[in-house]
Amino acid sequence: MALSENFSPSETTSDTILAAAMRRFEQFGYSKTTMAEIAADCDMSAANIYRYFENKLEIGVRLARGCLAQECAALTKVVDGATSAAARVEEFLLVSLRFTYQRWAEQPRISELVEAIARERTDVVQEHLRAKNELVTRLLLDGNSNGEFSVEDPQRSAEAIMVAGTLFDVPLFMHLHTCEKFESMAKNVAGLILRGLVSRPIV
Amino acid sequence: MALSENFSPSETTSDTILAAAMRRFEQFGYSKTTMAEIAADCDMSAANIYRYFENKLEIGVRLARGCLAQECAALTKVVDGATSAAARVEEFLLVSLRFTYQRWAEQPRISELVEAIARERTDVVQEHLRAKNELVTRLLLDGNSNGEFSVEDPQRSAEAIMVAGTLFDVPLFMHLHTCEKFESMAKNVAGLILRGLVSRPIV
DNA sequence: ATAATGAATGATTTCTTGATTATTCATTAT
DNA sequence: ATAATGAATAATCAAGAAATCATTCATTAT
Repeated sequence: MALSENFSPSETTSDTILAAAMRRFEQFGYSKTTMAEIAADCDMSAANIYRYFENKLEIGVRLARGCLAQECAALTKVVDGATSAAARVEEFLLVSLRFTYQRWAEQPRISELVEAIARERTDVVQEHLRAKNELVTRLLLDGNSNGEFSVEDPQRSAEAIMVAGTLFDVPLFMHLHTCEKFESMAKNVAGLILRGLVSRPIV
Repeated sequence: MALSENFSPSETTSDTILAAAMRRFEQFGYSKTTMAEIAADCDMSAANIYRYFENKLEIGVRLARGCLAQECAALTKVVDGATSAAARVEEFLLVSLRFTYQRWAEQPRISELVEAIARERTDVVQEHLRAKNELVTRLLLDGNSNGEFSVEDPQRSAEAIMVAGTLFDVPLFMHLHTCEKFESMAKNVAGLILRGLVSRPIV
């Protein structure tokens, strides 16, 4: 056996399983795909999958985490962007929305997977929200240091921004409006958050 | 027959039915109470209820509307209150939250009813949101005229405020945090909305 | 040792069927 | 006319049986 092989557990095999599961989940949904089918796609027995994953839910969790990580990666780019902090706040809301909307519209089965996981494994969603919260905090700190913002408690404001963006994060709501309408709403919320209601002289 | 009686359909009878239905729905839930039971409570046959209501769902709709109207009444008092417009914006979010939370915590059956109605009769919820939106618009206009606010498009800002308060309006979310935590969040969102992120000199 | 399997088991889902229930209507009171 | 009813019907619900499925484990390959 070559040194490069034979990690434990085999990375290649578990990736094969994940890929097969993803294809099935995408096409038929989480609950309608069986371990036997995933196994058959990988030319192995169902029992063998358990050498690489604790159970079916754990496969779902891994794939859902991957999905949410994609969103976080895109949001990280937004936060670290070169535009004004204000523009990045708006963009943050818009990108969050687009991820939710597109998953809902184009990959309804995956959206269903994420929701199913969210129900049974609250920690997965909570971790995702925590990660997003951290990104917003970073964005606010950056806005503070370049003089655009003067946020007293970035942690607290970040949480408030996340709360204010709830409508854009929940697949369940996506049927209520068109994507365009949601984008318009997100822009308005961003404007509200940035400028505030209280009157003030022009700087 | 006296002139004072005999409207069509009899107002008293339909109110009796609504009251009986409310008692049943509160105790056993919408789906678990039968038309026969409601009728028995009113000393009439099930068939007779259909002289006063189109069907069971319509009874649910009427009761749900009543529930939501209570919230609107409370919010109207807030909007027409004597405090600063800023304080009223915060109070508006807090009162919305408390209605959602308390219904969820103390009248879970009624909360279930409202959710069931919301699923099958989107118009009921939409009308409620429209009514709240109008109240917020009124509040913003008032803030504008007393010099506290300088909102360019109150209609649009009102919608944005409603969107930002989504987390506080949906019973489904109530299990996520304690009421105290939600109140703290609502206050922070209000602060964010009022002051905004963008830095500015002290007026 | 590591990888993989088939057979066994308990849990879950699906299916079937009988019972309840919402709703209608022809008929009876007032 | 208006109010109310009991019987009829079609839709929905629920309990239990049958089948499928996730998971385990003793055993076999490499």
